[in-house]
Amino acid sequence: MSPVKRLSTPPKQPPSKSTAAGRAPVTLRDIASVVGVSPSAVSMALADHPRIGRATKDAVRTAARELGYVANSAGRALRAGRATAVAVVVPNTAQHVFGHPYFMHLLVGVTSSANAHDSGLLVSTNPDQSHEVAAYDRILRSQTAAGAIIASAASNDANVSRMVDTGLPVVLVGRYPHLPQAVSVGVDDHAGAAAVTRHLVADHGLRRIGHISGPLEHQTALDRYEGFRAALAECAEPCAHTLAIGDFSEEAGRAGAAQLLDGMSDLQAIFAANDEMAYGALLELRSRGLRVPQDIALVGYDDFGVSRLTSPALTTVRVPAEQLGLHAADRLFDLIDGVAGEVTHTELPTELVVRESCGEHPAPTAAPTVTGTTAATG
Amino acid sequence: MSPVKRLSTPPKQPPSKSTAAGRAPVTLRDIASVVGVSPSAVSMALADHPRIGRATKDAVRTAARELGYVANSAGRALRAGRATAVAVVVPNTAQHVFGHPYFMHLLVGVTSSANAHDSGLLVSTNPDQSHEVAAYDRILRSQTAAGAIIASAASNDANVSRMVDTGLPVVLVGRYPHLPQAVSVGVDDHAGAAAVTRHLVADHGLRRIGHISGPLEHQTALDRYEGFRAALAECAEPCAHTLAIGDFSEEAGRAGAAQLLDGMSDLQAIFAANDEMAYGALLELRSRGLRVPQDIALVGYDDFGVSRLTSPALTTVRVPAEQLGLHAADRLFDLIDGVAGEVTHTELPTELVVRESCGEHPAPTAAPTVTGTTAATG
DNA sequence: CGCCCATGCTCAATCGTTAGAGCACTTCGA
DNA sequence: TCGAAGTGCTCTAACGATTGAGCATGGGCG
Repeated sequence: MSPVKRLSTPPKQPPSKSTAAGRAPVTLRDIASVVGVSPSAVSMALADHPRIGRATKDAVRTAARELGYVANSAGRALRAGRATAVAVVVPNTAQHVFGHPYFMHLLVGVTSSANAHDSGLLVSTNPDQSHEVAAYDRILRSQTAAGAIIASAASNDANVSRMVDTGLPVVLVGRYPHLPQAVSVGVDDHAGAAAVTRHLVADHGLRRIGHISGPLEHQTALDRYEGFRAALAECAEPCAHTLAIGDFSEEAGRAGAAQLLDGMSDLQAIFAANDEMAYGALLELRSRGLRVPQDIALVGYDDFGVSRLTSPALTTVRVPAEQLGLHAADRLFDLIDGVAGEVTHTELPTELVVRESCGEHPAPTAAPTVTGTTAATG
Repeated sequence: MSPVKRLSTPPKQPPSKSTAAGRAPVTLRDIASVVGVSPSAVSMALADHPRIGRATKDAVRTAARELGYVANSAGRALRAGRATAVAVVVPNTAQHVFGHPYFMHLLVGVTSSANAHDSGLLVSTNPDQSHEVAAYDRILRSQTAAGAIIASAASNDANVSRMVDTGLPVVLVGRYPHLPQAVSVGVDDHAGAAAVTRHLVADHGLRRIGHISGPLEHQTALDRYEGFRAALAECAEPCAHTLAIGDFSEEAGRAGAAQLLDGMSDLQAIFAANDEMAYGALLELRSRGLRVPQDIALVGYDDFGVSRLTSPALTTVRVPAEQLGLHAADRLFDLIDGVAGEVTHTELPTELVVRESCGEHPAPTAAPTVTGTTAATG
C-alpha cells in the first residue's frame, strides 16, 4: 500500500531476523539447533543441571536470550502435572456484599506477589448462582491453576469447603472459624471494631451508641459487631447500645440509621460496619437536620479511599486489603511449593484512622492506634 | 516389564469412589476405559464428530458427566497451539493515571464475556517499568493467552504498538488515532465533554468556564479538552474559558481549581476532566468559602459510583466502563475466532448525569442526553 | 593394561488432547 | 457376487518441556 514502510523494520514475514518480535514462538528445539545440541540438553542447561558443561550452558543461555525464548506454559504444565498460574476466585455473592474497591486492592496485592513468583494470575467470578458447576470449579479442575485464593462472602459457603476438600492448594481471605484446617489470611475485625468503639467511648465520652452491622451470617459482619459489644462491655460506666442489621450497601446504611434514630432517643453516635453504610447513614442524618459531628458522631470501617471525600471526612478503620492480597498469595505459593508451615490463619493489623466525623478528639493520642495479632497456630 | 498391560483399569491408586471430589484429575483415558472405547473416540464423541455413533456419544457424555471430566487445558492448549484464556493487560502507568474503579468495572465486563466464552481470564500488570521484559510480554509469548485486552494510559505507549505488531489478537481500550489498524473500543470523550459543557452553557447560561484537564499526552484527556472547546466554539455569545492541566488526581484537582480561580475573575463554572479532580476542586472551593452550586458550578466526568456521595452530588458524564470491558472482550473473541469484521474502532455512548452541582436546571430536559456514535470503519 | 568413575551429552518416554490415516464391518447397487 | 460407499471405531503421531536411563569419552588408579 504505502510506498515506504515503517523504517528499520524490514519485510516482516519472510527471511526474518532472529531477534524477537517475529511470528512463530521460539521453542527449545530452535535453541538446540542454533547451539548444536539436543533439546534435552537445552532444557537441562536452562534448569542449570549439574551434568551440563559450563560452555554449553553459556551458549544456550546466550542463544535463549537472543531468540527471546519464553517457555511454552502449556508444554511445561502438561509435563509437570500442574500449571504455574494461580487463580483468584470471587463468588458473585461476595462481589455484591463487599464493594469493588476491596477486590481491586486485593488484586493489586495478589498481582505483585504473582509477578514476583513469575506466575500468571487467573481471575474468576461466578457468572450466576444457577450454574451448578461454577466457573472456578472448571478452572481448577482443568488444571489451569496451581492453586487458588478465595475471597468469599458467606462464612458457611458450601463452595468454599468443597474447594478446600479437593486437595488443591487454597488460601482463604477472611476468617473461617469452622474451617480451622484451611489456610487463611484476614484482619482482626474484632479488634478493629473494638478500637473504633473505644474511640467513641473513651476519647469522646459517648455513651449511647448504635451499630449498623452487615448480614450476621458473614463472619466479617459478626466479628465487627462482637468487637463493638466487647468494647462496650469493658467500659466502666454503663453504655446503651442498639443494633440495626444492614447488608453493607449505602441504602442499608440509610435505613439502618433511620431505624437507630427512631429506636433510641438521644443517640450520640453511629458505628457503621463499613464506609458505604456510613455514607448512607450520613445522608439520613443530614436529611433529618442532624449535624455530624456536632449533633451526632459517625464512624465507618474499611477506608478504601473515599472516606476522606465526604464532608465531614469519615473516621474509620483501615483494612489493608492490598497487604491482604500480597500475604494470601505468598502463603499460596508456599503451599504450592510444599512449604507447609504451622500457621493456618494469619491476621494483619487494622488501623484506626481519625478524621472529622467525631469532632475534635480531646485526648491527644500519639501514634495511630494499630490493633491486631499476627499469627495463630492450628 | 509388567506381565499385564493396561487393559481396562487395573487397580489405579485408589479403588475408591468414581464421583468427582477425589484427588486424581479425570482424563480422556478414564472415560475411555469406563465406556470401553479408545481415548480418541472419547475426544471425538465430546466434540460431536459425525463419525461417532449416537450410542457411543451418549455413553461417553454420560460417563464424562458422572466422572466430572474437565478437559486439561494444558494438553488442549499444547495440541491446539494456542491457549483458551485471554489476558487483560494494565500497564502500571495506567493504574496510576486512572483510578481503581475504572479497572474494576472494566474487569467485571471482561469477566462476563470470558465466562460466556468458557474462557479463563489472565490479569497482568507491569511490576515496574525498569523491567526490560514486561510481565505481560512473557504471558503472551509463553502462549498462555490467546489474545489480550490492553488498557493503557499514554496514547504513544511504545509497548502498545509493539504488542499490536506481534500479530497476537489484541483489543485496545480507548482511542488510538495513530494506530488506525488496531482494533479498539472506547467512548466518545469528545462528545461527552461537549455535552456536559453545553449543559453549563446552554442550560445554565454560564459564560466564564474553567477546565481542569488530565495530562494532554493522554488521548482521553485531550479528547475531553477538545470536546470542551468545541462546545464553547459553537456557542452564539462569546464564552471565556481557561485551562489548568492536572493528572487526574484529587490533589491536582485542588491545585487546578486554585489556578483557575486566581487566573480568571468571576469564574462561573469548573469542568474537571474526571470526578476525582472534581472532588479536589470541591475542597478548594469550599476552603475559599465558595458555595457549590450557588456561587460556582462544578461538573466532573466518569461517574464511577462515588459522584453521588459528595455534597452536593456531582453532575458528571457516565462512562460505561463495564460495557467497555464486555465489548472489548467480545471483539477479542471475534479476532481469535478469525471473525474479521470491517470495524476497527467501536465507540460506546456516554451519558450526561445531571445531579446537584450546577443548581436547579431551568430547562426541563426530557430523557438523559446520550451522546456518541457507534462505529467507524478503518 | 584394564577397570572404575566422572563428565557431558543423547534417547526415548511421558504428560492429555486431537487430527488424520487406516481398518474392520455393513449395506447397497450393479 | 463383488466392488464401492458408508459407518464406526482404533492407531499413530504430533504439540513442547522434562527426566531417568543410557552411551560415549577420557582421566586416574591399581
